[in-house]
Amino acid sequence: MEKKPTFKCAANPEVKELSEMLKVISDPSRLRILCTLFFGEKCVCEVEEGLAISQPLASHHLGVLREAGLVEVRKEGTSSYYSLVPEALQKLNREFREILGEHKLPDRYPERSRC
Amino acid sequence: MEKKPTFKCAANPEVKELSEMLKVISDPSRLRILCTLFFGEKCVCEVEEGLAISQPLASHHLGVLREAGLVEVRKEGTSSYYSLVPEALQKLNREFREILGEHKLPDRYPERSRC
DNA sequence: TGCTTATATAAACTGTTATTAATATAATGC
DNA sequence: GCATTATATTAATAACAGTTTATATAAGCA
Repeated sequence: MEKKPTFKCAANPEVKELSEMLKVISDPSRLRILCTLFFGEKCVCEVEEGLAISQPLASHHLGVLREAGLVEVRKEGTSSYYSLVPEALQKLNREFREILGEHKLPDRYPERSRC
Repeated sequence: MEKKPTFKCAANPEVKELSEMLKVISDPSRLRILCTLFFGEKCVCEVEEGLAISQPLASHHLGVLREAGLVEVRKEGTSSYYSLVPEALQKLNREFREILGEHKLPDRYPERSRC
């Protein structure tokens, strides 16, 4: 007999989904990569230099961001140019607000009620 | 001779700060705890039951959230009641928007420019 | 073909962290 | 004081993730 969560919000699949996305962007290198990509696409060697990390490490983190759907890649010659996926960022912002948005706080907090 | 990041945004201390906070909330159990606390304060045993996790685990995650300043605790008898810290959540939302807000995307993306 | 450059992949190492089990603390009531 | 309840802490385990080193792929060029 296995226990089940009794809080509805705790069983919300969107929460699990958001936590996975947050895990991806919570690595400092990856968050810094995202920051730089707001200014436009960058190739791996630019990320490497811009963040002062090794080439395999830059490639690895870009790969994680790509798997998560946050960035996409365009190949040109021997170079790979990475850029943000605007829709993914919009979705991330939306889900963050929906789950952790400050507007969810009641005027009088804390209070006790069912969840 | 050590290399230094050449991207200003990559050296931004706020980015490092945000990544640390995201790491705290990216754990699924902790994100679920935060969700339930939006409805009001909860004692450890309520969190434990509500999420179907063990008592020491609930206590541990609440402790991590507390160290991060996201929740605070009120002791009453043998019980500990945890609640959100509204200011911390507001700050988190603000920094998230400042660094990852969709408004930062230029109308025409991707484009190439200095960062 | 061979050489260089850019990127990706694989393996190994390391450090971190979630989780569990066991134990300790601290308050309450008999 | 003793037993019970709620919570916190500690130690041990196990899984995971970031990093480095080494190697592979693949395009461009002489």
